[in-house]
Amino acid sequence: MTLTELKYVLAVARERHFGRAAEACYVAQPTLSVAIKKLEDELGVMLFERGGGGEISVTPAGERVAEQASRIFELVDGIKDSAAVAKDDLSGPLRLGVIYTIAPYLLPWLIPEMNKLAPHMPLMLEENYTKVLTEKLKKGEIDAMLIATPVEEPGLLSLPLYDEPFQVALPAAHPLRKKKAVTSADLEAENILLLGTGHCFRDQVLQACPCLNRAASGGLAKTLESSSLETIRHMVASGVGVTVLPCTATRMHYVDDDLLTLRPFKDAPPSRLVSIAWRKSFPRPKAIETLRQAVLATDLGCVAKVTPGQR
Amino acid sequence: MTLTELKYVLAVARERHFGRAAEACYVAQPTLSVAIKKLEDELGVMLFERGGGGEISVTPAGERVAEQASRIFELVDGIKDSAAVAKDDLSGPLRLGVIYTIAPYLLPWLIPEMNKLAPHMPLMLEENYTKVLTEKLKKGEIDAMLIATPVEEPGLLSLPLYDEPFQVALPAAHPLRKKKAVTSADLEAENILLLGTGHCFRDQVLQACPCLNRAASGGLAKTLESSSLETIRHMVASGVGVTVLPCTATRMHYVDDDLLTLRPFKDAPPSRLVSIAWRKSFPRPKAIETLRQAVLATDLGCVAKVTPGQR
DNA sequence: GCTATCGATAGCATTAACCAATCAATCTTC
DNA sequence: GAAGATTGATTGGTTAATGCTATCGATAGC
Repeated sequence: MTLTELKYVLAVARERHFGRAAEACYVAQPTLSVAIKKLEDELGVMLFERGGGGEISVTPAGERVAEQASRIFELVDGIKDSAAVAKDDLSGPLRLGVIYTIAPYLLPWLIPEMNKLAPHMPLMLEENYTKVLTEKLKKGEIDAMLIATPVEEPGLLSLPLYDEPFQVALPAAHPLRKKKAVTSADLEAENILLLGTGHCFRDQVLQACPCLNRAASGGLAKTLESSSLETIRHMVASGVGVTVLPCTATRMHYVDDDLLTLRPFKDAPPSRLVSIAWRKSFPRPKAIETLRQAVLATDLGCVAKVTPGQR
Repeated sequence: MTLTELKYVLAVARERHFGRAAEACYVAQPTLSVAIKKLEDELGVMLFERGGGGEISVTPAGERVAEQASRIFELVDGIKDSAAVAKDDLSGPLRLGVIYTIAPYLLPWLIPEMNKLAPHMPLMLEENYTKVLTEKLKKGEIDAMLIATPVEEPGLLSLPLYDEPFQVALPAAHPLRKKKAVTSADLEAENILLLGTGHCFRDQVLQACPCLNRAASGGLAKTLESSSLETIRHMVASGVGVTVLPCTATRMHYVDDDLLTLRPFKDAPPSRLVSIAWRKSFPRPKAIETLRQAVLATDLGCVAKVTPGQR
């Protein structure tokens, strides 16, 4: 049984005339006769009664076949329609993973931008660790992710988006406030608040300031397992210690302004490179590109955006 | 788009593996790859995401296509099933036309016989004149008919079933009752009751007894337009006149036995040949044959059945 | 770095689908 | 009733499609 044969059956049932049906199908009459006969042989039933006279009539079996055939073609059209919709890379949800230390500072700007650039592509967001997101991306459980470490996984591609310098956050009355810029060494004696293990930002801070690493092993730096940068920031504001924040985490907060002082690093400030990553085989390249454009269109203030030319 | 392609899509969606899907479809793997690619090109959408690793995943578009495809195959199976049922000539209703002067005397026996021989083929009956039934048969509004005149229409076939002699019906106290058999001439002086024009039996009686024909034109024979043999029989029983009946109309009536006397014709009695007719193109030969067998299996008493050998 | 696995590609053989021409049966018309 | 017109079935040959074998490129795991 073939869709073509069913199409011919519908035409003959409609026209009640092999010649006209053939014309309607843009084929020659023998083609139609043979096709109908083939289907009749396969089903073992006569579908049409060829009377000698002008008109042919449809047998009850033919009626039923024609009825089901028309329902089949409704579904076929449904397939074509839904394919036409899905054709657009920017339609249908995009599952986006974002690491904990980016999400709260980027998404409030990114989401309106995406609504503007791709209004028919809702974002299904997930916040998690780099490692977890990478696994989910490889398994196809998410479609793209925003992370801050180089991606070197087989089957994955990535593009850098922006380079984000780190800053030091001090309580309002801290001695270091007197300096316009601090160095890694300045922090050695301080009580440093760090994210728990698993957060890549923790590792990046420790790598940028080796002295902290020593402090951490010596028990001076206070690690807050599974906590968030926001929690740490509030603790700094309350005077518990100092910390290092990515610059996007230092904007948009007004309540702390009186209690929190920010200072840049002196000379070659440490930074992290935020990238977007996706499966090489992901079939919606425009969705990725649009997401990238949306991030770059976002006003992130202190960051150094990677423009397309720098790719 | 092809049913084969959709079958392949379903297999890949189910197995999530081109090789296994090809095996399940009894084709080689390249066949499947090419077919899927062809459908993807036609729809303009990727249906599957071929990751480098072992498993492939189904895109949202692929999910929808697979879902609709499985519904399509349900309908295809439905076509095959209903065709398998319709394959049996003896299933589904048979539209049977019977002339007025046969129906009441044959159907009470024929219907139980048909219920026995073809329990899944209900009879949709219509009583009408030979002419009307012939037209309806040619137009396909009925499938077969039982008539008493030779069928010589293009596109129609017929077979004789039985030869039915005529008998004379007399009121209980009629003088002709004394004779064991009557002749056509005996009826010349009688008040003859005849069916109205249009009934073939009227014409057959007039042809068998030319003297009646003369009487009819002379006003002696009483024509009862559009009436029935039953009405005429009751009038004979009440003494209005005499009539000629086909022998099947003279059985099974007990109420009239005291009031009605039947006499056969003497020498070469007139008769009518009852036949079954159908369209040459009617696609259920077994239905016709079964109907013929059912008529022949009926106990019609006085008739001379035409056995298959006499065809 | 080597091997195994998976899907894509190329080349070739087979099948089918299709058309033009013709045929057989029937209906219509003169 | 014979000639012409109409209709679906049949035939022969061409083209497109489908399928298979062999091979390739990419990837993952040892």
